[in-house]
Amino acid sequence: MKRDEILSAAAGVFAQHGFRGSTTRRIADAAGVNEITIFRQFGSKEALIREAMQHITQSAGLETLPDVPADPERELTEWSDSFMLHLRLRNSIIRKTMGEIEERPDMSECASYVPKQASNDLCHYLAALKRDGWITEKFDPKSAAAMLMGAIFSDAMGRDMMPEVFPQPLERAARMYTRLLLRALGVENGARKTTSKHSKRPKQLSA
Amino acid sequence: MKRDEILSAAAGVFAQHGFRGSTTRRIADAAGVNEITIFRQFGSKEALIREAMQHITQSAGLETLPDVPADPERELTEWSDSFMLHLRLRNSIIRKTMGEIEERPDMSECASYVPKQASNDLCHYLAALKRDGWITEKFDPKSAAAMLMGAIFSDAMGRDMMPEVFPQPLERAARMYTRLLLRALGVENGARKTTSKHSKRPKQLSA
DNA sequence: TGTGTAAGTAAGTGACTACTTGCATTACCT
DNA sequence: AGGTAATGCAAGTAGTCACTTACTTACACA
Repeated sequence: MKRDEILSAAAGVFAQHGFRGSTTRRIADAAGVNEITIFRQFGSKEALIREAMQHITQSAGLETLPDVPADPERELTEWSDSFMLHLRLRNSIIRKTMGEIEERPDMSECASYVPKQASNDLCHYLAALKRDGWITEKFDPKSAAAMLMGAIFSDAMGRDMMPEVFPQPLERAARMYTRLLLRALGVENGARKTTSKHSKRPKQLSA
Repeated sequence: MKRDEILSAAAGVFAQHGFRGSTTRRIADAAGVNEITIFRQFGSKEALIREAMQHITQSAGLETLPDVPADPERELTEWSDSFMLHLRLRNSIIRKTMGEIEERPDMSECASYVPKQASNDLCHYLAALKRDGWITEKFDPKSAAAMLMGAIFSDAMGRDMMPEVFPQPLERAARMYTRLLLRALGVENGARKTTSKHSKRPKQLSA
C-alpha cells in the first residue's frame, strides 16, 4: 500500500507550495505514484491533504516540563530549545497553514493543538515556580508564557528571512529568551527565595 | 484613472486569498473594473501584485522612539501598542506573504523592511537606556528587542486563531509584554539607577 | 486454476486561468 | 467639432486543474 508514501509526499508538497499549489500531479510525482492512485485512496485532494495534516500533527511529541521544578533555568532552557527545534523543523508548513486560516479554517484548527498544549504546560510550570517559592513577585503566568513562546515562535518563523534581527548564534537564542524571562520573573542564581511547604513534594498535583 | 482602486483591491484580494488565489477576475470584480483594464494598466497579474505590495509597504508609518529616554515605561508601551496595532491591521496580508516566501522570495523581502526598521529603532532605544543609566545590568539589546517584538508579533498573528493562549484583554497585552521586558532589564519605578553623564543630553548621537 | 485487490495506462471532461484581439463607448481638453 | 486617452464589451486562446471512465497488469491466496 502506497498510502503512507502519498501522505508524506502530500505533506512535503504542501509545505512547499500550499494548498492551491499542491496539485495532484505534483503530489503523485513526489510520491512516485500514478495520479489516479491518489483519488482511489483518498477520494479527493482536499481529503488527502486533510489526512496528511492530521498525520503530521499526531506525530508531534513535545518535551515535558516537570511538575516540581528543580532547576528552573536548566529545565526551561531545555524546553525552549526543544520547542524551537520543533517549530524550526516545521516552519515551512506552519507558515503555509497560517497563511490559509481564512480559506481553510478547519485545517488551521488542527495545527493549533500543539501551541495550545505547549502554552498550558508552560503556564503550569510557571505557576509551580511560584507555588514552590522560586518567584515572590506578582506576575501573570499567561503573559509570561505568551512572551517566551512568542519570542521562540517568531525566531523560528523569521530567522531565515531576516537573520540580522535575531540574536546570534541560533543555538543560544532559546537560552537567551529563557534567561530574559526568568529575570523578568525574578528567578535568579538557581536559588529559591522562600522555602515553601511544597519544596520537596507538592501536597496535591493540580487536577 | 482607476489605478489606485485596482491597487487597493489587489491588496485586499491578496490578503484574503494569497497570490494563487488572487485571480485577475476576482481583483477586477473587487475594484469594480473590467478585467482588461488590469492588463492594460499593469501588464500582468504578477506586476500588479508586486506594485500593490510596494504600495502598502511604503504607506506604513511606524511610531518613533525618542533618542533620549525620559519615561521608559510610557515610551516603550506606546511604541509596543502602535507596533501591535500596525501588525494586527495587516495580519492577514502578513500571514499570506510569509506563507509564500519559498515561492516568491522577492515579494517577502519588501515585507521585511518594516520589522527590520522596528528592530533597529528598538535596539537603539534599549542601548540609550543603558547609556543613560536606566540599566546597569549586562544584557544583549538584540535579544531583548527580538523578545519584545516576537511576543507582539506572535500575539498579532495568533490571537484570532487561539485567543486562550494570549493575555486578556487585547488592549493591555502590549503593555504587559513591555513591563515584563523592562523587569528583565532591571528598569523599574521610573527611577534611573545612576546619573549618567548623558543624562540631560548625550554627547553625540550615533551616526 | 480462479478470484480479489492494489496499482498502472490512456484518454478525456468541464471548469477555471492569465492573457489577447477587435471594436465600441465615454469623458475630457483644445 | 475633433482628437486623445481611459475604459468597457464580446469573444477567444492555450494551458492547467481536479476528477472520471474504461481497460490492463501484477501479485496474493485458496
